Amino acid sequence: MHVAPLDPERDRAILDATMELLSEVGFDRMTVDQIAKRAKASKATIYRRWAGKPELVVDVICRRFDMDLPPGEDTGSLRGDLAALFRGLCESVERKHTLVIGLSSTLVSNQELARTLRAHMPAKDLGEVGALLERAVERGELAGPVDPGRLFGVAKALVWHRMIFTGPPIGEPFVAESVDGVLMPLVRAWAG
Amino acid sequence: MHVAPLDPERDRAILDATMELLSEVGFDRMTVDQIAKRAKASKATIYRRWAGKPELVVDVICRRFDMDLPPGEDTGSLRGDLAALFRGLCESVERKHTLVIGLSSTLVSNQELARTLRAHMPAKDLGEVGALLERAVERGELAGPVDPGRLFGVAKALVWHRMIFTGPPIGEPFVAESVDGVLMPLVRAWAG
Amino acid sequence: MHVAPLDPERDRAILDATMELLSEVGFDRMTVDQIAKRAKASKATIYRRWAGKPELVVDVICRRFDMDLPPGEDTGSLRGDLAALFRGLCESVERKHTLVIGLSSTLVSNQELARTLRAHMPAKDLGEVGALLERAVERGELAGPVDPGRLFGVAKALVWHRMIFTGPPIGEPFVAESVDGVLMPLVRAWAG
Amino acid sequence: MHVAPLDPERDRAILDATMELLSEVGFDRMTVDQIAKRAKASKATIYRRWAGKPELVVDVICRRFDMDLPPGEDTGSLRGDLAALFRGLCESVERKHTLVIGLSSTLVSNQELARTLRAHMPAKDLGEVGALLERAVERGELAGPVDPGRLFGVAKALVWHRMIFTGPPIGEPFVAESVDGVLMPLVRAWAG
DNA sequence: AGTTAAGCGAGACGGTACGTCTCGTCTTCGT
DNA sequence: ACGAAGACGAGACGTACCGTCTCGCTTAACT
Repeated sequence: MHVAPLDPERDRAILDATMELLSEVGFDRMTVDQIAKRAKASKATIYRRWAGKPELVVDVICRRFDMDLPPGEDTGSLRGDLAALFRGLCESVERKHTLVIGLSSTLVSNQELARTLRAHMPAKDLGEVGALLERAVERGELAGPVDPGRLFGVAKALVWHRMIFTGPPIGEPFVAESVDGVLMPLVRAWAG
Repeated sequence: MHVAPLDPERDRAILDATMELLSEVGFDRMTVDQIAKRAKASKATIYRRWAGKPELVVDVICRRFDMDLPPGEDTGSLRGDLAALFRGLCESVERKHTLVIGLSSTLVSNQELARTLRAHMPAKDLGEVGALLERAVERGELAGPVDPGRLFGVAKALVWHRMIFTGPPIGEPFVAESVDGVLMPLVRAWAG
Repeated sequence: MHVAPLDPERDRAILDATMELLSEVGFDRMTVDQIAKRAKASKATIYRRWAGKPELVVDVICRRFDMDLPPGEDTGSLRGDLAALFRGLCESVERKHTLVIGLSSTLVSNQELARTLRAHMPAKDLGEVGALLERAVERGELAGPVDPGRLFGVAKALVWHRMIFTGPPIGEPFVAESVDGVLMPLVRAWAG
Repeated sequence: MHVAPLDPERDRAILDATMELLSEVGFDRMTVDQIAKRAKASKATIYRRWAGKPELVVDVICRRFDMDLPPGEDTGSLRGDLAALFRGLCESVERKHTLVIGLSSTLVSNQELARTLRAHMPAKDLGEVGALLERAVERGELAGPVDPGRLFGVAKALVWHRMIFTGPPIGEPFVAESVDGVLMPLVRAWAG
């Protein structure tokens, strides 16, 4: 007996619509009807694939939520490399923050979702940051080695704080202020 | 003729219950019946005061959301003062973070709420931080003046980032790491 | 020590307002707040006097609604007198059946109230009916004396049954059918 | 396009639950939420079918409450047959008078509903009464034929009047008084 | 004249039920 | 398998009314 396979094209349309809506209105205010409508699908098609709304959202996170930053080019100076890194981080967070925020209140009372999300969060290759710092040492811009994790942690904190309490868009002034006012003084201090 | 005023005691009970529930389950999952039950009030009493759930929550934010830190004592050293400040900030954020998170997804699609919340966020008397820094200059721990707003901004960013992505409780190790690893190097760098 | 008596003026205002509203909107749609407002009284003043809405309305019926039938004229024949009596009864019941029906569900579970109402229901001076029957005996239309209470009881039953299960208005055909079909045969049989 | 029809299985569950609750707690104390809960239905499902509680109850009465009197046995005498009939009527009315009374105030302002209910009220097979009367004629107890509808109408009036203004229980004295004092004289008079 | 217990209008209050609505999920049709 | 449509359970929403309570004010004996 022939069994028609579930059309992968429909999967994508539904996942896309779900991610958009998650960002726009959050988990609770997002309805399955909205998803169906935006994906030009019927609710039956959704329920044929996923057991329910939470399962769909978990799948969205697993498949679509990659915080990869673009590889940082060598700009020739620590200041430039740091600014490029920070700018990339801003863009990445800007793209995902509404999704994270949309999910956040649900996470408090939904451990399953919280675990899944956390498992897909780090994603950033710290080697990138390490390389950036080593280049600076070689150039003589830094007196000694610096822990890349610590630096990236502060950078993330600055970006998320800005995003949550001021909201997008993030402009160049914020990048300059953060790099010149915080990150540069900090790495210099850490380097010795 | 006497006109019975709305009992302020009821206001408080309702606002308290609302704030608790906001923290526990978030805006969307919080129901008016839950609020009424917890406040030992009837729904009529709530609707006599506020036009609906959103209006009530806006009021909660306006009246109850004060991030006042306890006054920072002089501990005799910059490091001690900074640690005390940071610890107070952690406690304050720890108290409010579930509320903010509970509201956050709503804020995305509710500008009214977002604006109100933001207007009531700073609340921190920066004079406190300023005094702390001046004491350090007088003691000779810092070479020059430092912008208290900038320092407080970084501190807030660290605390909120930690709270959102790791969650409570915040322990002494995080305080030590933040003060010694970030704040102290930074103020020293800024002070010249 | 002085004890202030309940002001009878307030009684009247409340009873008046109640009667007006009863005829304007009926028992169910009339609220105690409306009564209070119209009587320029407070609900406390009402509840100080009556245990509830049904009790108040029963009192209204008792005091304001005496089921006085118009005095039955001598029409010259038993049939005519009976028809006049029955017609008067119909009108009387038609005027207040809505009230009694509105109360009925309360009466079922409140025997006290039911008894009170019942005590004021007949209101009809049975002497009237007795006189009617005596005239018939004198005229030679009846062979002997008849219990007026029994006759009136059957008449009431016919009218109320009709009112409840068919509703107003009551027309002349019903009067004729009742008098000729039931009451006349019955009194003749009773008279021996 | 397909249109899902209302599931008749749900109809039954709701009607059953309603009838149970009606007999357990009565019309007034029965809430729509209780019905929904017991029928494992949602209120929406109920309100999709009926406009409100009264309409639902009328439907219950119409579908589930046929006023069938127990078949009247031949007791050997007109007086005995009449008494048996009247007793059966009393029991039947006693069983459902609370229901009708609970509805009565709604019926006053809802002619549509009143008509529906009325159409399902008699339900009594008048053939029964007719047979009873014919037996009496055959026995020689009655001089001629009698209209069974007219007799039954008077009987109903007596019972309902008693029920509404005196309430249950109805005892044997009332039966005796009604049969001997009203019904017997009446049929004899009608029979000529 | 002053005291004082009560009545009074106003209206807030807790409670309960209502009828409406939205939403997640399931089911059926016709393509 | 898919879209369209909509029934269903669950349960929140905002409204209405009930009967109770508290508030300040007034009234009319009794001091």
